[in-house]
Amino acid sequence: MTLEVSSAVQDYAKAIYSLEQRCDGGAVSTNALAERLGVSAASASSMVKKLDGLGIVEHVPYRGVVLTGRGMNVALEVLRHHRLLERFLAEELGVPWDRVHDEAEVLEHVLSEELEELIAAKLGHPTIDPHGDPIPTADLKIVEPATVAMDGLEVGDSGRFVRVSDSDPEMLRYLGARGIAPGEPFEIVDKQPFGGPIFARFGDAGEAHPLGGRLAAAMRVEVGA
Amino acid sequence: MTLEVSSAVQDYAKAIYSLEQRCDGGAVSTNALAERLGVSAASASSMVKKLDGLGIVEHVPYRGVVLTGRGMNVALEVLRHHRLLERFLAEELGVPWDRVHDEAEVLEHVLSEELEELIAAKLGHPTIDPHGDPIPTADLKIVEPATVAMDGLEVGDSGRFVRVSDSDPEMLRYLGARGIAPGEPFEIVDKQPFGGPIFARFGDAGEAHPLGGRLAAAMRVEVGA
DNA sequence: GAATAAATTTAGCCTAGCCTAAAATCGTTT
DNA sequence: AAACGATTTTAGGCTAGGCTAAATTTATTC
Repeated sequence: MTLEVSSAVQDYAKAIYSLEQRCDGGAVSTNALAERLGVSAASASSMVKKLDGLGIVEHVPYRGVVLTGRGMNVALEVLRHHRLLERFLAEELGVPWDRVHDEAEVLEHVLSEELEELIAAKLGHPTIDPHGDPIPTADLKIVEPATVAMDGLEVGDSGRFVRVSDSDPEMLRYLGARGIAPGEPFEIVDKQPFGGPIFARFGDAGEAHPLGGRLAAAMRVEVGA
Repeated sequence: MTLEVSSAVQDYAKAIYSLEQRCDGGAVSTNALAERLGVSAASASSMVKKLDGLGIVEHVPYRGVVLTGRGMNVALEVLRHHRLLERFLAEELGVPWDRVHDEAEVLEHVLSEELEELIAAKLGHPTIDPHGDPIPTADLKIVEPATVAMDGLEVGDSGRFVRVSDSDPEMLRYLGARGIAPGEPFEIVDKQPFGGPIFARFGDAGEAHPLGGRLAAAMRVEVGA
């Protein structure tokens, strides 16, 4: 039951999925979609009409789109490809952490199901990618952890560092150089007032790292006991 | 100096290169190109005009095309991608010998130079692909061995099995199952008259294999001492 | 050298996705 | 409720790369 759609359709499904995750209000606006994909609003609008015809989304004119079950499967399929590839490129080929996203972005559209399976097996069927995001299972189930931005935490809070926004290579490099990787447990040990840095200790390291405003805002964490 | 061309242009360059190799007469006919690529002659003709404009080929109307230096580089670049990928898929991911070609066919167009280099390094900079065909070097040099079809040999002839035509998965499976791989030295030990099978011993195996007409015709060998 | 067969090119059309500019709709503000 | 700004949609066009059908050129055969 491979879903035969063009790579443009895959990109739209993926973007809609991601925007639905983010703003949990429901429908995704044409404008948000256009901006996300770097196309004009007119292009997004006409594509949305097509996606509706394909049964990928439900579109209420002027109201936005929602993924159908079928559309969700398209999105999760390509998301699985993307995240497996990121993991594979990082782990097996030593692609730098901040480059895996862009490489995976093009490969995800041409990965066959056979290759997907071979890669998953080679990696031992991993459940998270190098950014810490969950990899959908082969039957396209996924649990997105509920995360909050680290800059909203207070001293004494602790949890697990989940991921940093895909789109900032600089931050990925910065954290990578300090050995701070997704999955790490952490604890907030200090917080400066007036937008100053927040200090967090990761793993079992003795030393706490200062995390400035933009960085702390981009780091998503799962808060827990 | 990455050559920025569409994947259609890459496919044309690759096909022209391959046809130039085969029939060493010189120019490649529009018809042969069309048939090779599975498009109409009209499509090939209009694309050829475009390729000429891009400086990929020189086209003399009604006479055929010849790759330019630039076109040769496009072809060798994608050929390097293709053959490195075949090798990588077979060796690192265990893709069956008869499937590597089709997988590589789509991946070759989206492989970045960085990834190409990482893959080459991981494989130890191999010089032949799983079919026995030479892999162009990073600076796009290649030496295609002079081969003949095995069915033209006589008892007592010997040499090295180089490759079998890319396009026949059935033969690849058949040979693979018998442990006959590119690079193997061989010797002709018997030959039946009237188009009957030819018998060849491979490597240091004691037993000779019978190779029927179509198979022996598809197997390309380098004859030597 | 003329007729015909085969190869090649041209002409005209199609689809997917993108674009800009103009129209329509929505939501808000008076 | 009317008007304004923001969003969305429609209208019309563009490019890449296919297609078929018709014209043209080349090659061959009488």
